Amino acid sequence: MVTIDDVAKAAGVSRATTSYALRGDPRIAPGTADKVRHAAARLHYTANLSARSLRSGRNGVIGVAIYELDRAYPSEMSAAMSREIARRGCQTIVQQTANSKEGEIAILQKITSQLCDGMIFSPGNVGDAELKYLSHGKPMVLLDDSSTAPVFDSVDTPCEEGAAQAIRHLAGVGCRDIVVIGPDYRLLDDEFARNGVEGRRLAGCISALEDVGMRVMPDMFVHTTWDAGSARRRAHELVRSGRRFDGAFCLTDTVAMGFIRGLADCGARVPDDVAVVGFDGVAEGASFVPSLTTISVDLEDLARKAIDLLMRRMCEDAGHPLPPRRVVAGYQLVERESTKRG
Amino acid sequence: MVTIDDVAKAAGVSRATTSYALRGDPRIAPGTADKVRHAAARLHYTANLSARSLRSGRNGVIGVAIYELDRAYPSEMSAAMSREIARRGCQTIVQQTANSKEGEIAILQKITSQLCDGMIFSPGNVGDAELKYLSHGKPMVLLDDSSTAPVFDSVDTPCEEGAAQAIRHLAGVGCRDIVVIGPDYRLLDDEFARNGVEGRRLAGCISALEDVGMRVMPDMFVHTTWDAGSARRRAHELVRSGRRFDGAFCLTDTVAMGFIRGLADCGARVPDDVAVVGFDGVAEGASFVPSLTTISVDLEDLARKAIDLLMRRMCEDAGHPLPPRRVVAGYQLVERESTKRG
DNA sequence: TTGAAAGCGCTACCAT
DNA sequence: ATGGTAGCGCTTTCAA
Repeated sequence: MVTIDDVAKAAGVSRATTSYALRGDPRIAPGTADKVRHAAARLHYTANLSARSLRSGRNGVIGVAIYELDRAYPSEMSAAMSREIARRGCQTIVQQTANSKEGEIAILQKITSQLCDGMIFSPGNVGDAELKYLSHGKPMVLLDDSSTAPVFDSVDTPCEEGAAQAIRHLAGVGCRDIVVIGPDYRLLDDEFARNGVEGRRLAGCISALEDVGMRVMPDMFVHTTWDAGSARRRAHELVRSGRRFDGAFCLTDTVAMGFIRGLADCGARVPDDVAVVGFDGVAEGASFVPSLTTISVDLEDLARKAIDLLMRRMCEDAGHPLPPRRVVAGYQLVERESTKRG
Repeated sequence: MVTIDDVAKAAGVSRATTSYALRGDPRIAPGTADKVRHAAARLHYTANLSARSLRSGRNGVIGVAIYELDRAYPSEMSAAMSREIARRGCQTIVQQTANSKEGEIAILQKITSQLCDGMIFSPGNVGDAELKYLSHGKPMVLLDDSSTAPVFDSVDTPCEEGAAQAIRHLAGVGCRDIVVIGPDYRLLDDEFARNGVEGRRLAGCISALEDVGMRVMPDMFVHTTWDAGSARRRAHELVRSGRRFDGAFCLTDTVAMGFIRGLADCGARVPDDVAVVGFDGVAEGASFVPSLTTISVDLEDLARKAIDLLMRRMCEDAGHPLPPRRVVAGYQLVERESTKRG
């Protein structure tokens, strides 16, 4: 293991000078700095991150803790974060929180907050107060925070607007009987859940349905977990039940593809019999048959905004903490075959 | 920040005793250990990983460095690794190597090897010799290593066997004109490339084609990058060229779905006109229309074998290194609609 | 069975 | 402009 002392010796300067030179401190003379850099390169020196971290409390690593790594949307999001962080000259480590026997709490406390200068976290069931001490005082930006009185910065997906636009689009292509696949209608009764992703998308639907003059009925909302298999079964049940519908807004793309697949199983054609819109804009929607119309979240924008918030927080004066800020990611309705009629 | 000294003071013992007690060292008396654990819990103490790592060189974290996080196969694989590692009581950090301006080398050297006790790495263009020093001497298991004279342990996807079975399956459902979408036929000339994933799958195809009595012709192999968009365009070109074919084996599921999508664009029906088999077994293949027949790699098995190799290496006696071992992951042909005829 | 103390590699303060 | 050095929090050797 080659240490900073080896480099210092090779360059004929002190350890302190080596440290400064390697980090580009301006007070080191250009000639000296060059000598040091050469020695470091020759010896293949890399600073020991643990030591640096222990000493200075910073190591240039940003953590992204995400629920599931094997679903399209979160993994595309992690990749976007990773790119954006690299653009700022930092490194990313990604953690999957779902599978740990100790859960997301342990991961945050034991790993993410320790190995990183800051983190992006998608909160599941941990409250703000708990997050505060799990974060070890390090900056954290949440994704789709449901808190009514936010403590952390957060970047949200454009739930209300996106859902509303999806409904208007369906109405626009002539749908008269719209169903919404995903949300539990009863969740509107719960103040906390109403603030979450599902609640906000549901709210967007309801307001848009009213806008386009459709009567909002509980049986328009078909509850399902957000995976393709469940959505597919819901489609089977819905068709078998005899309920008529000519448009479906699905709360995620994965749900939409499962639902379309289920309709195909029953011989219902998309878009001719039923027009379908998803939400997320995952890559696979483009090669699906039929290709999927979707509310496509601008992940580059989401990542940029999240990292902006995080960097701002990392630079803040500890004595004068900034109030928590909340921003919404951009999005775009991408029209494809699943709603293309006539 | 609560340190081990705070816990020691609270428990009324020394720092050393606290350290031993917290890690369950048997030489500490049960009563003392209990006292210490209580104090630690009361203070919400968590050991500082950087300090632990700096001092002992171990921290219970395993790194997974993967090329792209936003494609189905690598992200499902990372998730499987993450689960398997959790099962052994360790933590996982995942890194995407593709987007760093410094590249996979820098990531390995600067992050993965530093923050982890061991790593799983999917090598791109880095040679064994270079990997050796980038690994900081820490154990590393490669995924689909192409080396002719391996230096590291490696777990491989069942390329030859899987590809061969795919071809036999196509022949079995009556295909007489098979095309293979993905590989560059000329790559057989290159000894290194021949050892890679593409080369081995290609080799499997060729041997199976001969087995089933088909003449192997270069124009059966359609070169494409492994993404849905390119595969889709290849389908367009192939249909337009007038070449006849009634079966296609695609080197990955993503390629297969793009190719099927391209066939659909041209009005060719799957499986009636063309039967299609993919490779990987990604989740989305099940809800694709038509659902995708595929050589499904057993990711749980792959992860288990990889972590077994890594753990073995982490326990080895440094004086007597074990020779590199190479194992192959299990797989299964999953028959679905894309090859279901009659 | 427990405690004292050295030191992992680095950064940052202070001195020169 | 450069160097000496304390010390981040922990583990581990050695002594008691």
